[in-house]
Amino acid sequence: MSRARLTPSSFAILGLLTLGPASGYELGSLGERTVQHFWPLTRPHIYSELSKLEQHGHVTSIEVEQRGAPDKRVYSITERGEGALDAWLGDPDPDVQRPRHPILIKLFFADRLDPGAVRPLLASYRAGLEARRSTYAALAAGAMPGQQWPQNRYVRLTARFGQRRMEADLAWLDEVEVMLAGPDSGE
Amino acid sequence: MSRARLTPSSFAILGLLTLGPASGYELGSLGERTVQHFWPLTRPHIYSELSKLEQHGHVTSIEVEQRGAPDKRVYSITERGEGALDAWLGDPDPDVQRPRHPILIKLFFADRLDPGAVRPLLASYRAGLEARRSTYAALAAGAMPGQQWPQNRYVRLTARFGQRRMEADLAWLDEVEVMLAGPDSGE
DNA sequence: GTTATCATGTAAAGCGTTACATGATTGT
DNA sequence: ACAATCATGTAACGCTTTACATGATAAC
Repeated sequence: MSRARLTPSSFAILGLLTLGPASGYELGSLGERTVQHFWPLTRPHIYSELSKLEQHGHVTSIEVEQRGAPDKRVYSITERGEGALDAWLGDPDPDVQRPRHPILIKLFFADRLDPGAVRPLLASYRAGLEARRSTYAALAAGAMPGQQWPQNRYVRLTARFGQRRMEADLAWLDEVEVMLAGPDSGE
Repeated sequence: MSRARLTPSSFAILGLLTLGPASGYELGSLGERTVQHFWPLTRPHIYSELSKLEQHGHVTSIEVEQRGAPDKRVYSITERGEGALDAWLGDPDPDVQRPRHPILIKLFFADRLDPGAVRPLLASYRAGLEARRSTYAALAAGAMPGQQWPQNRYVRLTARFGQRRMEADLAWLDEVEVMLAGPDSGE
């Protein structure tokens, strides 16, 4: 069972494990501080991935007793795991992520709505975009308290990605509001 | 069973059904011509959604006999379905889509790679971006052969979204290549 | 005539999320 | 004392995808 191939989530976890052994819970915290903005990992998901990775020999684990906290199972990446990770990292496969934009579904069918109902929709969307833009801008500027990650260059790159995306979306929103204010020029 | 709430996919299908009754297969074709670029739907997914929607009373279906093709089950949206759709369309809920960018995972851990291995990764990514940019640009320009959709205004809006996203990603890629050519200024 | 494509759908499996459980430590 | 949070994880569920099945036209 669990013959499935490794997913990007698997590799994100393997990548985090290259920083050192960790329990599932610790990986959850580490993920929040690192890959959260471009690959969110929930803890239940991490646990199931770790089981799968262990079955495949990409990680090993030991039970560690603790006092004052429940015992924990600490996972380490194996040589096999490192090999799989590096192969994936260097593979320029398409890795096509399906675009999923609920807001565009709403807009696509927006003619069903009262004309006045579109505005609050866009306003709420805009507020979210601006909030995330601020977050990314702060990240890109290096304001990352408690950041232990040695390769700050890559942290900045990923933050700049989010920042540019938010700016593009906001520019698009401006355009949308202009278009919706004008007449429908569709045939 | 199937107590689950409706998902954006459910509403995408309900939206398509407002254009007229259709079978699961026909919805698949219609979806490819309309919502594909911002909410891909696979046919098996459509069938399971239709079952769920029917159990909830959002659609009804009739069996239609055919000659020269297998019989088909044709679904129609109900008043209840239209009500649910309109409520969702007008709801400015967060609808937070988790960001999922495999390329950023790869970049985040790119220090594990040979320095020369990053270039082909980015080149391949760039090629995909440019291809999709062309597609979106053509869509936004109105070059949509056989497009039956009456609200071309919204088609253009969603196409412009994709176009701006691709442009932002390409600009970011330019920046990445400049940064990677320079020295690592991280601490 | 064989091959491909159309039109219709089902079955199986897995990825990922929401909800639940449990004991220790810390805050008020 | 009581509540909140920490640290650890499990269970159940459902969305979504990949693979499979089937007969009828259309193409070469």
